[in-house]
Amino acid sequence: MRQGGTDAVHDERLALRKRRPSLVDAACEHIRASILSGAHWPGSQLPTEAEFVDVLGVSRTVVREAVARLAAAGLVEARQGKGLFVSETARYQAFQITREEVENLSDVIQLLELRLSVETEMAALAAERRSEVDVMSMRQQLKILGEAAIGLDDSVKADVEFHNVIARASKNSYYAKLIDFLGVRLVPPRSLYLRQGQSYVGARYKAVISEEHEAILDAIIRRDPDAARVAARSHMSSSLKRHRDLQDFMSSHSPTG
Amino acid sequence: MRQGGTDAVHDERLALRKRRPSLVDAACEHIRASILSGAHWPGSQLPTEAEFVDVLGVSRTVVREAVARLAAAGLVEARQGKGLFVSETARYQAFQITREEVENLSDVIQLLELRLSVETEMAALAAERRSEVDVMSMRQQLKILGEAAIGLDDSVKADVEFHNVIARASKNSYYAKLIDFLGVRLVPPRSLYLRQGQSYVGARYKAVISEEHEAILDAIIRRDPDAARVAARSHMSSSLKRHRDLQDFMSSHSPTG
DNA sequence: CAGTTATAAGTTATATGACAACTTAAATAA
DNA sequence: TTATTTAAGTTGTCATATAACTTATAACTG
Repeated sequence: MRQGGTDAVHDERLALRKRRPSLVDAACEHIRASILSGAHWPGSQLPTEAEFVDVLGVSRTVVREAVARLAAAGLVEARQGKGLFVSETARYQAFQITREEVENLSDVIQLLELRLSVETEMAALAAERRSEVDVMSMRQQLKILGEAAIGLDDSVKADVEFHNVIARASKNSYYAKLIDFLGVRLVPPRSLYLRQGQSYVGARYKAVISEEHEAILDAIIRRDPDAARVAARSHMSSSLKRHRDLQDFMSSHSPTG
Repeated sequence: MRQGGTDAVHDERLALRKRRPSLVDAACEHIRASILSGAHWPGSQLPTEAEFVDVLGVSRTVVREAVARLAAAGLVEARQGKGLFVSETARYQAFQITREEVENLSDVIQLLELRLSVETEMAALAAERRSEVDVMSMRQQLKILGEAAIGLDDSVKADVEFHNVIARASKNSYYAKLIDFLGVRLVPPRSLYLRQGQSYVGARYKAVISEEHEAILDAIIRRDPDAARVAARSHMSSSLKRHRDLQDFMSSHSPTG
């Protein structure tokens, strides 16, 4: 029947309500706790599925799904014919940022602070290591950004891509990964600009951004790490200031105080 | 029988060999691809388990485990009686670093480069925002580090904690989260020092590190962001240089070239 | 005896069928 | 109309069986 049909998003809030913990949740927690408690060190063998079935009093299906979850999280590793093992990377939890955090403007500012530090050094590395192709890609994105009739979506896209190219030019894959990671997290707040009556997306705003981008690109072309650092810091600082101003504006005009 | 027994870690390398993709892996990839391709937007309903069984030609067990993995990764959400949905947070993938990456020394250097950028700005923020309690905590860790009879493990622990305190003092939770995340990833290579006959863990090495730490702490106490930035950069640069030297040493002495 | 192969046991991987719990829509009753 | 019941669809859980893989040991071979 597929009751949801085309009206799948009929109630957003319902999706966020707390569900009572399932058996799989419980099994998951049991195994995770037994690992984090230190009873099993990385690389050591865990009890078998059958043993978990006995201890937890659930079916093998439940145990297997719990293991699937933990394996997906990189906490355990199942080896056919051998058994279940604590992953060597068990302590390597992911760097995660939840949706709730991002939707809070003050968190966005904190993220921008983090991004500032990353972008400055990344620009410096890019200045040292960039290739000619990298420079061409940067020029291309800035050209797109400079076009008069560009839409907001395309504008954001080109902006993000410009920074991605710098990340790649740094020849350090972790910068690229982190910037990509932080990038999608910083897209949502742009809707805030729109709510403010597009006061920030006017021509003057565009010109300022453009100048900042050009300064970064210039430094990278000249292979001048220090100048690139300064330019990138300046760019991110302005971005940060704009967000801070917005935060002040909203907190002084919001009905909730 | 539990063949592994107490000898669970008998062959490290075996764990790293590529396993042929299981049916669950395939199913996982299929569903993930269908989401990332844009066919299903966040909040929309996915095909049912039964449909996946038909399309993929596998049992429900496989589909369920694949779903369990994707759910653990936060990509999908199963609601009993309703169906399978693309999670609202689907686009919020985690920033992950795998073990294979970390075990490569050149990757460690790349990570240190990333960390350098984070630490410099974090130290500057800490200088601006630190409380008296923060300063006390930093002093305490440096005092531990200065003790003569300290073991290597405790030394690493205090070192990590010192940087954690700075992260907290920055009053930006994302710095703390990221440093914590990167921190555990940078511990493994210390074993490399030991293999090199402890040439780097001598008294002179300790004195240099100590001076660098003191410089950072001084700047933070004086609430001097620029000085903190310089000191932190200097500290991380030296660390980076030590790793680069080690890399050169190993590549010129390794039997594989 | 040394080295190889065969066998058996333990383990995970997969398949199948069944029932319970939950959700929705339609049918039914007041 | 409104409320209740019913039926169908879906995920959650259980149980059983078989295949594939790994290891230790027994059996075999030279």
